[in-house]
Amino acid sequence: MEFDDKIPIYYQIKNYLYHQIVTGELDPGEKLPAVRQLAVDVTANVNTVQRALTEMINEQIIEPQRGKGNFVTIDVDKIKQLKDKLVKEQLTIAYQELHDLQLSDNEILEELRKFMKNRGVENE
Amino acid sequence: MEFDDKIPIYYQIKNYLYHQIVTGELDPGEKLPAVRQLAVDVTANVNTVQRALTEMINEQIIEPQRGKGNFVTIDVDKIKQLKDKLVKEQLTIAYQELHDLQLSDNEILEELRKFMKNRGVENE
DNA sequence: CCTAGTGTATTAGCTTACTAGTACACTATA
DNA sequence: TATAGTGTACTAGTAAGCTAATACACTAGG
Repeated sequence: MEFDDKIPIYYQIKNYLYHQIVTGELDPGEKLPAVRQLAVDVTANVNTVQRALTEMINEQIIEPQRGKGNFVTIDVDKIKQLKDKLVKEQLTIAYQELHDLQLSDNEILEELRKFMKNRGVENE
Repeated sequence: MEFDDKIPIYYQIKNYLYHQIVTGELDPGEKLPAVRQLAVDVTANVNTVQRALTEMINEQIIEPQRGKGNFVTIDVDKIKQLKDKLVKEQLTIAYQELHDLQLSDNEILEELRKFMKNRGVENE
C-alpha cells in the first residue's frame, strides 16, 4: 500500500479500513484480517496497524474479541453515519479550498463537470 | 494561525502563501513580509517558515534577494499555472475520495449542490 | 562607517510517528 | 492438554519535524 508521507500512516490505514467498511467490502459483523496479516497487507508495522484499530474500536466502528479477532460493527446505522461523515468532510475541505482560490459556486460546479468529462483522458 | 497536526506545518505555510499569491493578496513582484515577521504572523518558528520559503524558491514562485527580502515572481503565467494546479489537485483528491465511497458522478454533483445550498446554515 | 533590517546557515534538544522485537492473555481445536 | 492463531502491551531505537538560539552575509540609509 502506498502512503502519503505528509499524513501519519496509522491515519491512512484507518481511512483505508473506513472505506472497506463503508463500501461493503467488509460487511457488518464480518471479521477483519488478523492484525499481523493486515500489517503484511498494507506493508506497515503491527503496532501502527494496532494504533489505527484502537482508534476505530474507541469509535465503536469495529469490536475486538480477544483471542478471536476484530469484527465490523453490526450497527448498520453507525456505518451509514460514517459514510455521511466522510462525504461531508470531503465536500467541506474541497469546497473551502476551491472557494479560497476565489472560485464561485458556479465555477466550482463547472470545473468539477469539466474534470469528470476529461477524467481518464490523461491516463493514456 | 491554526494548523492541522496531521500535516507538516511547513507544508501548511506553503499552502497559505500559495493562496495569498494566487488570490492576489500578494501581487506579482510584491515583497513578502520578512521571514521573522512571517514567523510571528503564522505563529511558527523562523526555520519552519524558511523551509516553506526555500521550497517555493526552488519552484520559482518567489525570488529571494539577499539583504532585501523575498519577492513574488513577476511571471504571471507561472501564477496562473499554480492556480490551475491547486484547483486540479483539489478536484482530483475530492473526486477520488467520493468516488471511492461509491458515489456516482451525478451523486457527487448532487451532494455538492446540496452542500452549497445548506452551507452556513449550521454555523448558527 | 555604523546600524538596523534583511536572508541564510548551523547546532542542539524535544516530540511524534514508525519500526522491531518480545511477551502475555485468550480462544479454538486437534 | 498442547498448540496455533488471535488481540494486546511494553520497551528500545530511529527518523522527521519543530523549536530555540546563535551567528553570518548582504543591503539600505543616516
